[in-house]
Amino acid sequence: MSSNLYLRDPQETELGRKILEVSIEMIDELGFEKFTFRKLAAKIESAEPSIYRYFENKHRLLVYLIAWYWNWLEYRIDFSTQNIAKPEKQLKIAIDVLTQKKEKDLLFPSIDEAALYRIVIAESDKTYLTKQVDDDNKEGLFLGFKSLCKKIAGYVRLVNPKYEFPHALVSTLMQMAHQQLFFSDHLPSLTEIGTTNENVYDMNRRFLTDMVFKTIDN
Amino acid sequence: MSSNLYLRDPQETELGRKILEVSIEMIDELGFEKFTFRKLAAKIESAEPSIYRYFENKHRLLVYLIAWYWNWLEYRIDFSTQNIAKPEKQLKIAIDVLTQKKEKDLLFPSIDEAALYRIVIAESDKTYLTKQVDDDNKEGLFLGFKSLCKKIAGYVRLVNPKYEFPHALVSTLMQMAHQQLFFSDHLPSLTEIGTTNENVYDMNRRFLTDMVFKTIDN
DNA sequence: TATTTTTGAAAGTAATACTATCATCACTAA
DNA sequence: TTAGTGATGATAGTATTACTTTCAAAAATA
Repeated sequence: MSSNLYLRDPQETELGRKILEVSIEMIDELGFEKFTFRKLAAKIESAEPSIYRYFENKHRLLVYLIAWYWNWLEYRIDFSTQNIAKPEKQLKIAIDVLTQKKEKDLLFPSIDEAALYRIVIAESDKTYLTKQVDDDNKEGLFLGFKSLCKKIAGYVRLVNPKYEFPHALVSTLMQMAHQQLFFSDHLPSLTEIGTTNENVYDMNRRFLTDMVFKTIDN
Repeated sequence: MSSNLYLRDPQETELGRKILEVSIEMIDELGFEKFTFRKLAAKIESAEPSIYRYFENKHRLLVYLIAWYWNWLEYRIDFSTQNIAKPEKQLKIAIDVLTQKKEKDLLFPSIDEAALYRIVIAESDKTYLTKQVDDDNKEGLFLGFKSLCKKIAGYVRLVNPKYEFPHALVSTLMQMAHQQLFFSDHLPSLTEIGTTNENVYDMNRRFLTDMVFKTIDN
C-alpha cells in the first residue's frame, strides 16, 4: 500500500486497526456522506484528533479502504492464476474473481470483506470523482486500481494481440463488475441481472465473460 | 421532465432560468461539493431562500440538470433516427449521438450544453450513489436515464432478439460513453482513448461501437 | 385599486470538517 | 531509577455548510 494513503500506518497499531474495522462498519451502514470522524471516534471511544493522526480526512480514509480492496483482489487473482498457462484461462479466472460474491478472508481479521465489498459497490467512484483527482493521482492513490487493470489488460493482449482497446475494455469490465450489481439492487430496469432466479453473481459473470470474449475474439 | 424534480418549475421564470444557467457554470467550475446555494445566490444577486423555493436542496438541482441532459439526448436520438428503418443503423446512430462532442444547442439559450456535458461526465453518478437512491427512484427522478436505456435496448433486441442482456449492455454503453472520457482526461492508464492523435470522441465511438456490435452479433 | 404571489434581506440553528492546546500514559534509553 | 519521547484522549474553538424562520417590499393579477 502506498504510504501516501495515510499519515500513520493504520495496520500497525491497535487504534489504527480499530479505525479500519469500525469505519468499514459505519460507512456501510450510514453511507459515506453521513459518516464522520466524530461519530467514528465516539463509537470506538477515542477522540477525533486521534483519528486525524492516521488519516488527513475522511476522503483519504475511503481511498485507503478502496485501495486495500483492489490490492486484495489482485492478490486473489494472482493466487488463482498462478499455475495457469493459457491466457484465455487466466482472463476467465480474473473475471470470475472480479464478479464473485465476497466473503470473509480469515487472513485479515480486522477487515469485514463483505461489508467492504458493499462499500466498493456504492462508494468507490467517489474516490476519483473530485476536483483534486489529478493531485491525488499524482500522489499514487489509485495505483491499486490501475495496477489490476494493467494486469488483466495484459491477459487480453495475450489472447488477442491485435485488439486495439485492452485497457478500455478492462476498465469497463472492472467498473461493470460492481455497477451492474448496484443497478440490479437499486435501478433494476437498467439490467437483466437479478431479474431471473439465477443468482446475481453468476449472471453478472456470464454477462461480462460473454461481452469480453466476444469483443476480443478474432 | 418529472415534476418531482423541482418545487417550482425553473424553466418558467426569469429567476428559475438564471438558477439553471449559473448553477451549470458554477458546478462546472467548482465541482459539486464546493458548490453551494449561498454562493449561487450571491452570484445571481438573489437570496438563498429564493433558490430553496425552486429546489429542495443542491442534490435535487444536480438530479434535475442530469435529467435535463438525458431528455435532451433522447430527443436528439429520436430526431436523428426518425427516418431510419434498419435497427443496426438506429443503434449505430444512438452510439454516435451518445459519444459525440456536445456543443451549444440554440434551442435552449439558458443551458450551456458543453459545460453541462462536463458536469455529466464528472458528477452524474453522484445522483444515484446515495443512501436515498431507492426513495429518489420511486419518485421518478431517474426516468430520463432509464427511458433512454430502454429505447436503445429496444434497438439491440431488434438487431438480435436472442441476445440475453440488452439492458445490461446498454447501461454499460451509456456509462462508458462518459466514464472513458473521464479516464482519458484524469486516469489515462485506464484507457487507450486519448493516447493517439485520433480525437477522443471518435476513438470512444469506435471502441463502444465495436464492443456493442461484436457482443450482440450472432 | 385591492389582493395574491414572488422575491429579497436578515438572522438563526445544528452539524460538519477540521485545528489547537494540553495533560496523561506507556515505553525506551541512560 | 529516572528522564525523555511519542501516542493518546479530553476539551474547546473556528469557519463553513445546509438549511429554516420571519418579515417587508416588489411585482403580477384580478
